[in-house]
Amino acid sequence: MTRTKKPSSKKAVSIEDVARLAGVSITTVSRVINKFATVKNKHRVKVLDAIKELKFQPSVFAQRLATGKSNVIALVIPRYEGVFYSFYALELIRGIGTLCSVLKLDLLLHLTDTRTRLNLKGVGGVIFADIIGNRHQLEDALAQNVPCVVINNYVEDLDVSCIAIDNSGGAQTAVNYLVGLGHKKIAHIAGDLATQAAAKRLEGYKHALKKNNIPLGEEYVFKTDYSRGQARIAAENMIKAFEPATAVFVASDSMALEVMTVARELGKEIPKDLSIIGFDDNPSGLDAPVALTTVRQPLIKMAEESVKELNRLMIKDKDTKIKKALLPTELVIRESCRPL
Amino acid sequence: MTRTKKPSSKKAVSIEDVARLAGVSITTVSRVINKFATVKNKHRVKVLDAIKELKFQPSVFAQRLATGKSNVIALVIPRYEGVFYSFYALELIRGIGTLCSVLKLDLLLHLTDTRTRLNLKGVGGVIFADIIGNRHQLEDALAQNVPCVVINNYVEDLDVSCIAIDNSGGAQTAVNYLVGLGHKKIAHIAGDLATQAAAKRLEGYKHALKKNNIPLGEEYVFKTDYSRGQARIAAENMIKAFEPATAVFVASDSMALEVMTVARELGKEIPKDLSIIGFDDNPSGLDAPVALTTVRQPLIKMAEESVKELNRLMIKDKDTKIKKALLPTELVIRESCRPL
DNA sequence: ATGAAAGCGCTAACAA
DNA sequence: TTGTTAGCGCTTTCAT
Repeated sequence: MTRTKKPSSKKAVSIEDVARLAGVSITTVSRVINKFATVKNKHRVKVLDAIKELKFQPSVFAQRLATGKSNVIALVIPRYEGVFYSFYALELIRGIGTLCSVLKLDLLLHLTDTRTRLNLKGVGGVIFADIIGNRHQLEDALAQNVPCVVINNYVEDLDVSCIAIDNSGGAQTAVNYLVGLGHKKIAHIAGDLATQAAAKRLEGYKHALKKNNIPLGEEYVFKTDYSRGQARIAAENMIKAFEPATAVFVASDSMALEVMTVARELGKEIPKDLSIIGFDDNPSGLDAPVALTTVRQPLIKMAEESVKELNRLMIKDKDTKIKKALLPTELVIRESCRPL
Repeated sequence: MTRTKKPSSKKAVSIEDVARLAGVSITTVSRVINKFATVKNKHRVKVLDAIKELKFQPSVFAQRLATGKSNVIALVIPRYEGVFYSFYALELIRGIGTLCSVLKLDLLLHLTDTRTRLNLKGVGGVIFADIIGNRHQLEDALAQNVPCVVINNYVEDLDVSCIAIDNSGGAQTAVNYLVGLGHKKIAHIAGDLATQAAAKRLEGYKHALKKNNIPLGEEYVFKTDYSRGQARIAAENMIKAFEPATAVFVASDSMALEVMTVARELGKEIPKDLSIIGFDDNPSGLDAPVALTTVRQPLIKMAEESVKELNRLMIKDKDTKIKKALLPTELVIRESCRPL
């Protein structure tokens, strides 16, 4: 005997019930479900009717068992502390989640501390939202031959698809813009250099200065962990410095906003006494007393691209080439910078 | 013939391989996997060794197909616009995600516009992160007999478990505190009244005023959509009013911070000229020039409770009673309020 | 304490 | 164009 109907549980309409009601074989029903073109219209209609009448929904488990394919993708987010992260992370989740529902992919969320091993059974592909201290998880997944895409981190030395932002380029754009405005003393408030994004922004900043023949010492660079608290300290130090900067490129909008607040507290007028440019295009930059000029990063686009790429990798049988993309940023000029 | 090994795909070790290597039947292997006590130790060891050697991981799909049970839970988040939401949503996701990995539950993310029908096939339970215009989705899930838990919304009229915050109580605490400080003219900047949280906070505000015999007209209530932009407008109107309030209870920390900024721009000193109390205990309240006094809501606790409750509902076979919880808030006194 | 065998609900090769 | 049938990998009777 098999576990017949436990009276209490919902009795799960199966493909067989549909077949019986429609008067065809289960294969035909399967074909209709999977939109095979070869089914006669008369039958298709019958089947569709039966499905509707029985409210039949195919069992994903049976489907996956039979096909050996899984349309589940895991989104791995390293458990990284810091509020700043919330805007970023949620935008990504939103973008990925939306596209997943379009592509009929199931989105499994893995908030992971960086040490535990990922459990990938039943997962058809993985998106890594950045790599911060969890590189081994990526390597592990790759070793298990699971299709992977890395977001927000251009991984050079691994054979894996990645969709990242051109952080260095964006930083250069920002600095060039400031230089074009006539600024010479341009400070940088950096983010957490453990993240590639922050490191690249710093790199871009330095590169642009060099290109423009502006020699500036390390005393113009302030390191933070991306928090507003550290931004505040950095801003105070920066403003009270011996030869204070006339402009500052801040690694995130949320910190830039804090810098603006501090500057105003210290009696500086923005942008008259200090030009500020951020990075992210966080909407709250618009709410500031002086609208924040910033470098927009295409978060949603990055999210969507990653899903598309992963989907591609999952469908084509491994043999496909991987793709490494660097998405361009865009300068958003508002009111927090002025010509010198 | 069957789809034998496609040479390119990973050849998935199956329970059969383990059985063969261990020299026992599949059944015995299954027993070991499921920790049946009846397996002779000698065999158990053999099986365990074989599992390790082959790196065998049971197919979740086969398991679920065979048992009819699913340990997948869906987290449904209505696609609600507003940046304010990011802190809240991400905290919840974080809390839920963490507990899910502890309880070995798979977390499926459903970012949903409020109109589409939820696809619940293969889902063992659902957590609704608030109900904002998507009540029918909840009713639908309930009708399908899927265990549900609602977060952040005390649903009175539906037979469903919910874990919410005592928003009204928290608001009363805030107002009582202000009253205790000697304030009489206490304004309220409300959030989006389409959310239960905002509505309850307004309700609590009014209730506390009445209890304290402080009659205050509607001109002391400012309605917003939770955005900083609208908070700014509200704050300006409030400060420029005929008989301006000496204290204000703001429905969210992020808005309270904006109010603080505006007040300072308008030359007000905090808390000397205006006492401000927020709601949420958003960490950025600590970064403000004047640390924000606020009402802490136990987001993580709410998240964790919801998972536990859902897990309970999923294990016990339906017959269990549902649970409706209202989690208490906590007043966090910092520096943005002063005695009058 | 162990194993044989019958499903779970579906897909896909093959034959018709 | 359709149906028959053999699995997918596991759990669970039932018999031993």
